Amino acid sequence: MRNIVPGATISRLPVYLRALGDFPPSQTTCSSEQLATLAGVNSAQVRKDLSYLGTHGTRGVGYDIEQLRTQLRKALGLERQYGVMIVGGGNLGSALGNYGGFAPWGFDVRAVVDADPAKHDTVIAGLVVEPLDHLEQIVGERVIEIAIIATPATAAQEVADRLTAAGVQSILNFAPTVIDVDPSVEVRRVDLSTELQILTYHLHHSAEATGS
Amino acid sequence: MRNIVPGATISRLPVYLRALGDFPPSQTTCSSEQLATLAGVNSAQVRKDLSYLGTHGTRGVGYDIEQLRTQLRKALGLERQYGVMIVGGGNLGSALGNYGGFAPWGFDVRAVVDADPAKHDTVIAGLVVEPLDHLEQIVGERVIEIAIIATPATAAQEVADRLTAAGVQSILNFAPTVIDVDPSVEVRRVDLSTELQILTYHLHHSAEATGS
DNA sequence: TAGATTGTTAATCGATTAACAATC
DNA sequence: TAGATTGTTAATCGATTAACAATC
Repeated sequence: MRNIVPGATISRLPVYLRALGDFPPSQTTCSSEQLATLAGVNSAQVRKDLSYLGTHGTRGVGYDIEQLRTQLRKALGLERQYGVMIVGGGNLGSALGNYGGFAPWGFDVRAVVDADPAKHDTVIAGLVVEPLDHLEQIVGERVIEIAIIATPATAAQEVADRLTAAGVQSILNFAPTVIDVDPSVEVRRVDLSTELQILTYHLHHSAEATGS
Repeated sequence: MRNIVPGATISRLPVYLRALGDFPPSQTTCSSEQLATLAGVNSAQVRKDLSYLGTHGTRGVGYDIEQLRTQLRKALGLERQYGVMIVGGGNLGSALGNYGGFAPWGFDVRAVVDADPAKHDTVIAGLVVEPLDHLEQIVGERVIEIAIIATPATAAQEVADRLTAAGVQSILNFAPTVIDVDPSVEVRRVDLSTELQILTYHLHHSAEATGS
């Protein structure tokens, strides 16, 4: 139904939702201009993005903050819990498991698995690290809908294959490689080195421009 | 000089560079089609992106892998080292400090600072965690050009202000908030919850579409 | 009514990609 | 020469934003 929401808009909805938290509790209403400032975008873009969710604002007044929060949560599917598995119990997997920012949005980390037997039975964020071999069983039994790949690049494709075969539809990939999966599976990639390299591009070229 | 390279192209250059590593050492040449497959993009896009760096390919043959690697490294400014500071010695800061993926690209983590005295003198990736108060001094003395903010959201803006005042031009922000800095400073934002929320949008709407 | 702000149009801008001449 | 593949054009597609009528 109305699946015409542009991808760029979808990726801004979480930013708006978070920005709503920046308003003081005393404020019940906000303008697109205010929200745009907090989200770091143009106010016309805020209005256009929100118009995809249906019309909520009041002309001359703005948007009701509490109502807008509810609408955004509904649009993003955040009105229920999601089972999450972290694949890879190294530094990154451990940090993600202990990251406090997931739980408030309903992301429930239900398992951490790792291929290395030396890691098994260690504890990350209150969860015993389990063997990678148990992946399929865990996905089925604990209703894992989202998997986070925090393995070395060499393991990522095989892990992705096993996850999708087990029925996982959403993958957040931190391994520095592009994984190839069925188009029906949604994959998002976060590459830490890539982010730094984009920064160096700009450093390098602004230094060049100023003659340094 | 020729600063007409589109932002979308810049953000794909690191992906191409990494993908080159996937070719077997015996292969000396690659086509735009092969590189596109490894990078997960269209081959016309590869050719167009690479054309911004000047012309390197040979018609009928493809691109010389070693030469292309050198060109990409040069374009991204990866022919030298960069001093990096991590602000925030919690789980995420610790994981980033220990992340082995930075060093091979010339990113040299030279300091980890934290506001919490309880963290001081603990060791992360061989570096003693230092007081946040020393930030300005460290930036100057150790030539910090890139800062990674891994603090709580509440501290991020003040940290960003101090970093930019100290002369840092590039910031990678992991705090779940939008920071406001001088336009001359390059900021990239990685928000882990946002990534998961974009996944749930698609989960939610594909479930709706199939009637579940 | 006067002021404010939305929702939406239409213009602009930028990015993607099919297609193909050039050429190895 | 025949086959392959680039570099680039031009068409298409999609996203951003200025502007303003609608309306609270």
